[in-house]
Amino acid sequence: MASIKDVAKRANVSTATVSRVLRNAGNVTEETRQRVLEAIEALNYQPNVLGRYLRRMETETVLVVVPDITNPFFSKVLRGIEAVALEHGYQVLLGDTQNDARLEEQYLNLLPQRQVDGMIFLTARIRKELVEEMARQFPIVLACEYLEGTDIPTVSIDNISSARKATEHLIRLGHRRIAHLSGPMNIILSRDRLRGYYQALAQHEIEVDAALVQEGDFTYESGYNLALKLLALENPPTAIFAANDEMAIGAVKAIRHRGGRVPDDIAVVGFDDIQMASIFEPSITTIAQPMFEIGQKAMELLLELIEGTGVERRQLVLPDRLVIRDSCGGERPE
Amino acid sequence: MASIKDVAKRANVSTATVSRVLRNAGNVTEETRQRVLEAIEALNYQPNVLGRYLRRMETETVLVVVPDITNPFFSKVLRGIEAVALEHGYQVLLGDTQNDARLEEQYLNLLPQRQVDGMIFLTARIRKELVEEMARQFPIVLACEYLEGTDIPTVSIDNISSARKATEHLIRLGHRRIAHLSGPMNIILSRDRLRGYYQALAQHEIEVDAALVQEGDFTYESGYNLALKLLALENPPTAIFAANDEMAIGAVKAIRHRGGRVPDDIAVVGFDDIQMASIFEPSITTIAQPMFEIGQKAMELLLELIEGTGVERRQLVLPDRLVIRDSCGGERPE
DNA sequence: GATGGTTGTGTAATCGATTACATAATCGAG
DNA sequence: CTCGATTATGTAATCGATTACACAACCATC
Repeated sequence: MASIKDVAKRANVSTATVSRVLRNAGNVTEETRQRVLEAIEALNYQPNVLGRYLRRMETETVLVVVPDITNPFFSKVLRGIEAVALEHGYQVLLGDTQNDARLEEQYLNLLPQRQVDGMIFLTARIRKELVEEMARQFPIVLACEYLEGTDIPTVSIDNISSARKATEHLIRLGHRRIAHLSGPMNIILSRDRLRGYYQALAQHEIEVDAALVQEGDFTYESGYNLALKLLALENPPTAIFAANDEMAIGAVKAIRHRGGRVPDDIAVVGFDDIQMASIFEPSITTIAQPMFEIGQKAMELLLELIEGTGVERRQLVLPDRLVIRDSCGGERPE
Repeated sequence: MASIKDVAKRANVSTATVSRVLRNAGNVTEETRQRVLEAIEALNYQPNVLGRYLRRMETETVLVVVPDITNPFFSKVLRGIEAVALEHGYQVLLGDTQNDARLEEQYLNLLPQRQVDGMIFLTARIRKELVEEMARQFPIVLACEYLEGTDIPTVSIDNISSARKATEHLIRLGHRRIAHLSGPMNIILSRDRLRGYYQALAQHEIEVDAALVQEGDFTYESGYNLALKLLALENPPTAIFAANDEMAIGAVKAIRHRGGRVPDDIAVVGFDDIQMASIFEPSITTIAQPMFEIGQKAMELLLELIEGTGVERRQLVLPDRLVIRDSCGGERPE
């Protein structure tokens, strides 16, 4: 493999000059520039980036830590990140934690090792202090999930208010026995969505029935199984608000398998607005998050941190939207 | 940030000794080892991997090039790759081409730049010569998609035979007017699946009707739109074989929107067996690929190439399976 | 034609770890 | 007790690019 020295020798210049040509840093005569370019061409030279990285101590690479790469929600956020990264010449590395907090911690270590210039976490399940300490020294942005009471830059929606909105919609349609399929309680998003659900019930003076709140793990299967549990209750719910679309679809399937109809017998509302929510029949009423935009904004914040512009650490809350489709039905008759 | 020199100074040893402790290379007294470890601890030292990379000229990182990260099929293959990579201490970097061949070409360049030790392509749409030349010098493995007439190591299923199997199933059920929604014709997988479809028709002496073959692009939307076109034919098909599940689901939706029933009026078969194929109603009859295993095998082949073991270049063909569900219906009456 | 500024190029240090080679210390066998 | 082998450690070169600094050549100005 040809190195910069070989190019320099062939073009009869110093390595410094070759480097200047490569980086388009000025002060090179057109004539020598041509000579160098010819040599590069002739040797089929490709700069070894490791040398550059070491010298400049930056890799122009960022890592995105995702709890579950198979979840289409995150793919969309990722697209937003990629778009901005590409535009600024950054590469995006992907870290899949498969919902394992220990892996999350391991990825964190790539920062002091200088493997990446910055990191975006789409999951935040490790000890707050750990992340905070790292964030003091290195560029870190949180998106979607967040940590309470930190000033780490964060991009998300207001999960409490959107969960309240979703629940209120069901109440408005005349439902009183509304169940909630939550996400895992160790995740703040799950707690927020649960809180929004409670707030809506309280505002309309509907008593909480603990049996109607079931903790899932955001998978289709958990939605299916928990819905079966709800259906087996003495006094089953007339509506289910699930903390994400996959669980909502699981719930619909469970209801059907028990001979029920959605929305006629039981109304269902989801969260996230993944593509399948609009394709599935009945189409799923849900909360739409601006996935692509969350990714974009997160990457923009990260770039500010890396490049040291924009001093203040910011926490962005993006608008969400209740998308009313078929699965929640219309106003209840009686 | 502390460097190896700082550690050496504090522990009163040379950098060589520190390095030996770090890499667990023998020949260090337990006593000095302890002293070094204490110094590392005290300084909160993390080795800067860029130095190591440059010196050793390897990054223990592989890149996986994916045509579309939002496609759940690839996420599963990726999981298989990750599993094997992790086990062998390799990191996995992800490159999303968004179906753009130019991006694919750009990623290829990371190899001579020494950014990664090897690459797995889940897409192969650039000029064959380009890939072949690179594959002669660097570790490259193809998976899912492949290139005709090369000896680059490849992992895939036999797309021709599986497409034939799917089509034959429809014929066996009594269908004669069978349409095919293909993928883009510049992709070999699409051509293979189309060929399998033709083979099945030929074997049963069914005449090909060009109007029944429509070229899509693997998206839900294209499946939907092309199915509408098929339905508008004077003599519409009684069955549709789609080259992937997302198009199959799109076709089902289109049929329904036109008032038709699946499978009663029109039978539908997909390809890939993504999760939604079993969840969607009607559940989709499809070809199941061993996605996780494809990933595993591809990464294993890549490791062999990187580590120079296993000289012969191998092309693996993994078994697939026809999964019969509801969307194809039973035997036709008349 | 001396002076100062600009421009183009080269020399060599540098980034941080690894490692070939040298050397010192220790041990065991005879 | 000596010699050779083994073990522990240090010295310094090395990976490939970038860049601070030096310097030469050239130009414009008065």
